Amino acid sequence: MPRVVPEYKEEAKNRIVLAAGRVFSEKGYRQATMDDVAKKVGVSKGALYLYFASKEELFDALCRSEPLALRDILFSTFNENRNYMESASEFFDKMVARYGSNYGLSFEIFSEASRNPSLKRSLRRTQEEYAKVLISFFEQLREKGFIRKDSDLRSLTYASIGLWNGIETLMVSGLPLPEAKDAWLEGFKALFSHSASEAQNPEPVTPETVRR
Amino acid sequence: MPRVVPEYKEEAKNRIVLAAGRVFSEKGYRQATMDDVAKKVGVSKGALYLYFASKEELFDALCRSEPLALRDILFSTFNENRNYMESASEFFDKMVARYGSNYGLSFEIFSEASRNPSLKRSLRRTQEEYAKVLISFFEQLREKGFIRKDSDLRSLTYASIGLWNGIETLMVSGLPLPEAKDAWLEGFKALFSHSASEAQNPEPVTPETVRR
Amino acid sequence: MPRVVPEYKEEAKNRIVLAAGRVFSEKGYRQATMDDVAKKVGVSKGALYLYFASKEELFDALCRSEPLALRDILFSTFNENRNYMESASEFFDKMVARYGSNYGLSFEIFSEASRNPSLKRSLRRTQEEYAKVLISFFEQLREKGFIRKDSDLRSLTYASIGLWNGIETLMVSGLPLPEAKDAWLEGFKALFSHSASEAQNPEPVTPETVRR
Amino acid sequence: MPRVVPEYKEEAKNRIVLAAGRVFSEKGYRQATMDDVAKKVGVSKGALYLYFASKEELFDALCRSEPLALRDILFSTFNENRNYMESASEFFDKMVARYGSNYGLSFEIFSEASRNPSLKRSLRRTQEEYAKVLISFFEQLREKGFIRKDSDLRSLTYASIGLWNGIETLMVSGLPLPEAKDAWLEGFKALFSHSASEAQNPEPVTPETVRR
DNA sequence: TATGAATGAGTGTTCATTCAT
DNA sequence: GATGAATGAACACTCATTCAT
Repeated sequence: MPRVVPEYKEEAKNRIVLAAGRVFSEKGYRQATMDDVAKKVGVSKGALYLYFASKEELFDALCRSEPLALRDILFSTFNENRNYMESASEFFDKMVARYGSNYGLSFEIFSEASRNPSLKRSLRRTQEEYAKVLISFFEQLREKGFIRKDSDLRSLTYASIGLWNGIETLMVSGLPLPEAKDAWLEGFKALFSHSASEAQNPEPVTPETVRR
Repeated sequence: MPRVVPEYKEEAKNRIVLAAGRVFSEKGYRQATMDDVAKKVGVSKGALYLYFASKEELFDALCRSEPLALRDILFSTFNENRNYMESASEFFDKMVARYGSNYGLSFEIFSEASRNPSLKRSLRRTQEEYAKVLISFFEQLREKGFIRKDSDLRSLTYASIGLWNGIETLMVSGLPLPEAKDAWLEGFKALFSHSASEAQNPEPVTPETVRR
Repeated sequence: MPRVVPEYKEEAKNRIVLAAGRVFSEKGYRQATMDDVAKKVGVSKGALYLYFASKEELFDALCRSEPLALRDILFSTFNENRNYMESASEFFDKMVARYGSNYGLSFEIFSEASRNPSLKRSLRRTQEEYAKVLISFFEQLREKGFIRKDSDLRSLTYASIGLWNGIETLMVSGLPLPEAKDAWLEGFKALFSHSASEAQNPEPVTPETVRR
Repeated sequence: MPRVVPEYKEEAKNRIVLAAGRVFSEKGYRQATMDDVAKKVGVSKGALYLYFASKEELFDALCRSEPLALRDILFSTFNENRNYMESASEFFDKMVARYGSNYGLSFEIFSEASRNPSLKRSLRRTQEEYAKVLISFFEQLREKGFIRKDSDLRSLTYASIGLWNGIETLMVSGLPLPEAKDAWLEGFKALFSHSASEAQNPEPVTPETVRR
């Protein structure tokens, strides 16, 4: 019978982390109070401490769980056998749908990471995972001849992850969505087509084609 | 009658902003205390309030002054008549020299901006300035035939600013410097050479050539 | 589910207001610290903020509760069928017993009221209540012929309230108690007997008869 | 030549005390800052300390100077050979003209006095002076037969001082001016006519005759 | 498990006072 | 005399954390 308990506990933790994600995103990690989180979850402040020893531990859990959603989106857009510019466009749309204009949390996290080695490591691991997904996607492209054989896929992958993060910084600074999308698509296209001069893009894809 | 002239006040503000930049970068804006800043400046806490009405106002001043350094670097690397990959490489090196691994402040700022419309506007203005510098640089390149006439220079410019910011996110997540530089160079090259298939790069520039 | 029931909260507030009354009276509202109050209650400073959002709110609550005691005394001395000079004398004694020489709080309140319209209104309401009690008392006297039919009872009532407050100002300025009592009795007697020349005071009451 | 200096100093002190009176009255002694006072005087904060060793000393000086104005009014209204109800009425009008609705300062002073024995003594002395003025005025009345020979003039005098102070408390609590004046006149009349049943008031004076 | 009252260290801010100029 | 920059001791208020129930 102690079997159900841990499951319950896990489920409770999840609900808390979810709520924390929303609260921290709205108010910022340091400004948000445990009370805010408790209220969002619908429990008492004390209850939070049954599941997380401290605010920081809750934040850590959040940092570890947050990327999961992103990974799902990555998987579902960059793993299919389709035009990569469509993938990029869809990725943008999905991310915007998922996070709205709430990019604050990412920067909250980066900001903390700059002073928290353990968080930094965790972030690094996560990015490595993202990189893996993308690299295998790009390898398929390369095999199909859309990317030059001698491309430095790893660097390009980091560059594209960086590009995405950077597009977020532009949006959080108020760059209008359409311009942000253009920059993302134009940048992404450049990253993967520049060495593809000999390869035939099955169809000429331009940011214009996929712009929403 | 002020004996010490108004310039003194400006100078004092500058010293405070400078110290605040270091303190906020080390500890984070919210965790850093006014006492920390005061100690770094070498004055009493009360003195800070002679120059800034609140911690937030000090932070705002910092946010407005911080980009100046970056603009200097931008100007001095992207305005000369030289190979743009060298510019990119030099830019990377200068930024690393300037900020070390202290990117926390950027994210602190982005994070606050996501909840502070006024700060957001200020950031936007700044980025527009950066964009101007870069666009005029890229226009020169285009005139020389290194970039295709029909390129969307504005989007490419945003993408490159975004790329840089994104590279910072990778570094703050622990990506080793050399890999970060590769990603930056590879990405930057891609952004501006992809449509230049017909144009002859005077010399084949690869990340390897300029990597430190 | 609150285990301790809401009454507890009310009770706690009362204890705090009571302590605040003593502390503010001793040190003055502005000089007294929340810590002083907390110590007097025997709780931590933070606890105070569970019940009152601010020092000012606590002061307001005090201002609203303070008159209650006075009303009790008014009721119990001025509502019975007895010689009004005895009532006045008893009132004086009860007030002195209740407030000792701690009249500071009244002036604290008046002082704040002069700059706080809401407090002013609240004070006004309270005084109107006092006036009601007194007027109905005096009406009885009038019916019995101790006060002339054409007296302006309302003005006399205000005057007597004013007289009492004024006697407090004399005491706080160091007028010895017996002299203060004489002034109060002499004044009070004058207020209500001056037009009673034809009416027979059942017994000649002089300040001397009732002076303690 | 050092003769002019002390005069100048005295004059400077006066200007400061005057400004302090206005500032303390508006904001309250404890809330007003030395900067507020300095600004009102038109000098620097530091200059204040050339004339007063501390804020408290400035307040003390104010407390000692403040009553002077009142004494002038007392003298000019209660020393002439005229109907005393007219004096009372004129006194009211002059006080209102002089202090407007700014009674805050009185209560500020009483409030401080309750905790400051030295201030208390000073207040006491002042009131004794007032009492002297009034008593001699009333003695004249008595000699003319308007007040009974056996009246306790001293108590009546205290009562009338108290009555006035009390009327101020009513006004600061928002009692409308006309009602306050009625209460004052009605009360004052009562104080001095009640024992005058045999004496002929030269003319029947009622609050109505002199009410504005 | 869950609650929420209580704690107390900590923080931004104010301001009387000082003092070099 | 006069200035105003600087000080530093307070103080109101907050909030992560604890714990009796």
